[in-house]
Amino acid sequence: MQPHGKTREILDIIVDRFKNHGTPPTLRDLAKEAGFSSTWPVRYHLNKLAEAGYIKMKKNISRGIELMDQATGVPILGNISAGRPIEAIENPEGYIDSVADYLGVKNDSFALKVKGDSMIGAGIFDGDIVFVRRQQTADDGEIVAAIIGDEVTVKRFFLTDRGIELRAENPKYGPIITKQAQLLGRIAGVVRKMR
Amino acid sequence: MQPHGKTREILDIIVDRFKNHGTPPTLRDLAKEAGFSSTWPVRYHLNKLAEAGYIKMKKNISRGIELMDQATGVPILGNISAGRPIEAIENPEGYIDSVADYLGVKNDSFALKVKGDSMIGAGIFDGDIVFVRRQQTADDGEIVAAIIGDEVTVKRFFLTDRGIELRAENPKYGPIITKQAQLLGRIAGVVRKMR
DNA sequence: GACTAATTAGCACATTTGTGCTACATTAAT
DNA sequence: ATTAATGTAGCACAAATGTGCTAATTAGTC
Repeated sequence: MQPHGKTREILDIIVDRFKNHGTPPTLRDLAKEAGFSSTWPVRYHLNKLAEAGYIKMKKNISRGIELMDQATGVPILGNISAGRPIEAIENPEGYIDSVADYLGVKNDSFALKVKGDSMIGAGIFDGDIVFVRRQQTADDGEIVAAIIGDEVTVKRFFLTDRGIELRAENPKYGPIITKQAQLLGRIAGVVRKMR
Repeated sequence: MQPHGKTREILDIIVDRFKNHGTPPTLRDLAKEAGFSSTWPVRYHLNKLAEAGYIKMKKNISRGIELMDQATGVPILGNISAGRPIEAIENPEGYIDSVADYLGVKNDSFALKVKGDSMIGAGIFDGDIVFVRRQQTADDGEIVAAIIGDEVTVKRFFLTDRGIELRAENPKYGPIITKQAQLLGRIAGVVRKMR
């Protein structure tokens, strides 16, 4: 069940602190921000949040609040039937928050802002953000990021006897065959912000 | 400059704690995990991390470590010229970590796992995750999620005199015109994990 | 209106935890 | 080899902080 009133207010304060990568609040911080003159009410509501599965409390540890995915992430829903409104969905398939975590890329990866329409056939549009997992090699057919000459391009990778072939996914553009390409890595995923 | 050795090790410990939505470490936690028998070395390395812009230290506050985007997010790069290897990029356009933050969706939004190929023309493929910003209305041409009958579909929205028209972006499928559709919201963005 | 459950106030206490300071060890440079 | 810079150890202290308990207040129910 969704928290209400002061309980909700306290949860919001906590989530806010975590989202800004800041230090979690102390009981006294929460009391102050929520307008209590004692830490009891805070602990009272924290217990409710813990019972509802939104947080976990660590005993005898300062700022010992742990946020559950339920509180921070966006729920991923599978099938919804018309009878049940969205509000009633209790068992989402999971939660998504960090892109890097979802895509399974490590610390040393990076993202590129795509320019141009050469990969629209693969569902990669102008302005999309592609995530690159660094690697020196690639398998045939994988989408990769590579440096050709002075610019970075995203293309589909193939190895031929004449060198590396980089194919666009748009009939407007022909393939590039070169031995000079420097492979940056393979595309692990895409994020697009609509309009 | 990238941190090395013990400094790097300490940063990794901190990032790990934050990524798991857990409580940030105390100086003594860090000393223990990094293998120090005193908090001095820890403070020594934390200062270096702070000078390098990876963290911020709050004075007189327990667990007062704040992580900068540089430490947690994936850098978004724009143009890279061949002369400079990726490692040397110092000024990325920004950092991306939380999808919801990047897309600008609030707490009450949700995500749907797309099934089918009816929107491939809009770059939305089978298995993609679409983020839905809840709203009861939509503008002509916006991509929306709606409930028709017993299932949820993602389509492009148009308002006609015969009711709501939901168009697929795939010549295989015709438009749906109905007065019974329940609009869930508009699609704020897409995330795709490759292969 | 009476009664019960839910919520908030107030406060003392023991740990936890950041801070300050001095001394020791290790590495790098000359 | 000497010297300086870098990195560690140890410890005392004051403040920050979770915990326990009792009483007062408010909201909900019959």
